Amino acid sequence: MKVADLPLPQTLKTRYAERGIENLYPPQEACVAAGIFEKKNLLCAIPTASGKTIVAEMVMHRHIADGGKCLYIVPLRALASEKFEDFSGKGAKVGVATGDLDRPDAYLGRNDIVVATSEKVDSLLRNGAPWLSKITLLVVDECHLIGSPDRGATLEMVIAKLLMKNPGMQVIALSATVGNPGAIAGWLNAALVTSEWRPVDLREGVYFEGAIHFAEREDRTVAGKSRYDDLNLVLDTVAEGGQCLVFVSSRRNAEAFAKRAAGGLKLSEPALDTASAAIEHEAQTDLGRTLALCVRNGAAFHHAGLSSAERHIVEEGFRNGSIRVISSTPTLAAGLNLPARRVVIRDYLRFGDGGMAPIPVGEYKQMAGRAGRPHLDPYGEAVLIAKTADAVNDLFENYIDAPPEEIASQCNAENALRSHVLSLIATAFCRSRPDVLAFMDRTFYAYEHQGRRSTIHETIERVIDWLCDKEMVTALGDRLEATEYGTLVSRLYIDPRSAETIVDALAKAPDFADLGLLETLARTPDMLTLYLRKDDYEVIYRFIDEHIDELWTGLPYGDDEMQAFFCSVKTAMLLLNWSEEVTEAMICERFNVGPGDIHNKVETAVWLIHAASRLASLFKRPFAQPIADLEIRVKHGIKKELLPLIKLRGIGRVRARRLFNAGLTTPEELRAAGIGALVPVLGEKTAASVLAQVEGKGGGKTAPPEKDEAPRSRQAFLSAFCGDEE
DNA sequence: GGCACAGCATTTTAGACAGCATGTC
DNA sequence: CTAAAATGCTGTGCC
Repeated sequence: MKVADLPLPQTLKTRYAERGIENLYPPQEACVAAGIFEKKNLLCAIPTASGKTIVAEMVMHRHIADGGKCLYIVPLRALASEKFEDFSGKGAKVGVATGDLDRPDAYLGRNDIVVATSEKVDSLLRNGAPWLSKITLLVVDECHLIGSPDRGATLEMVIAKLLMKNPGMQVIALSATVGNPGAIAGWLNAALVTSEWRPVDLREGVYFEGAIHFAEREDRTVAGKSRYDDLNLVLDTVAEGGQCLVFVSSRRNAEAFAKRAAGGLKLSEPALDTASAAIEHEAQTDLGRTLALCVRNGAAFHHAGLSSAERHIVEEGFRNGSIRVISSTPTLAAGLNLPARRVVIRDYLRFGDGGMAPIPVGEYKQMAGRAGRPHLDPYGEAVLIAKTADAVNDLFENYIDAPPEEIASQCNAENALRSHVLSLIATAFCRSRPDVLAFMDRTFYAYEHQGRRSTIHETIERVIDWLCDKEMVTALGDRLEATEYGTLVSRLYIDPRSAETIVDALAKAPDFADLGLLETLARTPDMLTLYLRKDDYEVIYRFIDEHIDELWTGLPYGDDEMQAFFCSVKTAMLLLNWSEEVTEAMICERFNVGPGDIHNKVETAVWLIHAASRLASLFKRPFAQPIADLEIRVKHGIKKELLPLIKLRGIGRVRARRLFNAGLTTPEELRAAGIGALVPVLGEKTAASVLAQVEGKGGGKTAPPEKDEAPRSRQAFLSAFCGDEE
């Protein structure tokens, strides 16, 4: 089937032709045959890289040509940006909406295609974005994620809400291969296309004692260049001109393997030196220095502790072929499109609740699917490593030949329902108990449990009772209505339990204290706390003792409660360090985290502090202002004294501190000092722009993020935080 | 006394969504 | 349903 014959706008056909896309892949033809251009719903469950995105894109352009509007839901922000780039420049107006990339609602609605994360869509629904009712085509990427325990319910609810809101809307769901595609297709009233077809041949095998064993072809011997099996697998592929992805179970393993690979590869190329230098330039941290060292030799590691700059350099280096191997935690498994000729799934056991557990088949398939770069590799290889002869068969049985898991709805979980039921009521999607039950009847959960006994009605009743008890919802007979509090919680998009934790703490707090609030926020279910290490206990205990007046809660009883408390205090300590201008490197060292972790914690904290300030203006007025100040401080990582300066555009953490230390502490003082005094501190260009602002009565702030090069302190390790001497 | 090393004990452990209010080149 | 690997420490044996 030829692209040229499809009912598509000429612009798109031209763009495809330029990229050499002339014929459809077989699964894509099946999608066309399933009636995607006749507004039929579709569930397309085929392997990665077999052209799902293009199927969706073609249908989107068909809709746009007919005056429609498309919403493309993705699970990750990075994916949203990637799809945004993909779809842009092909004749459609494209927009992104994620928590960090946002446009005003009305502006967003002017696009033909909006790419958004599921949570963002949910939030837009809660905040009543009017253009959502104009969506004629919904594309759900990675649709199998409705089975994910933590975020699946949101995706399912968003789909259900949109289906209810826009009855004529076409749905295209794209999914990895799953165990029960028929069930999902049935729920969506969609035609089902499944296929194992891939543009690049995928060979799945198990390595054991010097050779990769395949089911349907000869073993492949791997030269024993080193004493490490995993390294040999990498060197083998690199020698052949390919690249390698190695999936491991922990950050430490990822780093250790990258070092080993760097030693084995010992490459030396200008491109690698450039990338390494770029990382070194960024790096004030041990992690960065280690990474730079690895990259110089052609290897890298990848996990959530990397700063976004470091991640970007590693991904780009791999994409352009200079970095030969990345050892990665699951970050890369589900994220960006970063294929490699050989994928080594080295660790198929991962730590979880109650010990090491084998990763799910679906996750294996996802990682294996990364093997083989279309048009670049002659084939792709996915290799598991067996440690014993017995394991070889087990691995074939449990992964390579195993059927992927079935997807199950996560909508009967009380934790998820609390938030979603509240939003249904707050947005007047549902106005009574029967309404809520009727709505839930349209979910995948209900479809799955047709004619079977289920407990969801009881769960819903319990959740509604809880919401009433906490005064987020009022009930008058069957009629339900959200209170001002409940509406706010729904719009803030925080877990109702988090709201309760915050409101409760605010009510009990005698005086405002930064630490008190931060510890409260770290205790909410919306913030994951840091891991507690053995040596931390004593330090944290002493810290609590010294700061007991600033904490809004005393020592709890019970071991688990105590441990949770220590975790939240530790997390609050990190945030406090950050807002006291402790350097990134120092925080990394003290808390044993990476720059990426700091960023994540800070981002979550800023979101929750904002929520807290809104809740405070409802329940504890006097706290609203100090909370708003803290929000700015945590956002920029500055002490209180820099608050006046940070308001200026172009002034971030570093420059504000430099100005302050130069004796310029307010915009007024900057104006009085004049350009001559500013240039030595800020450089000519920034000085001029800042001066223009203070002379023009100061402007609003949309400052670019600043590089972190704050002054160094001499403290090291968490113990130094208390200023103690052992 | 000092060093090497076996063997036992302790420690550590993945990831990443979300607000708001503005207008835009 | 379910832990494993790396690191730290201690005691022993040997020179």
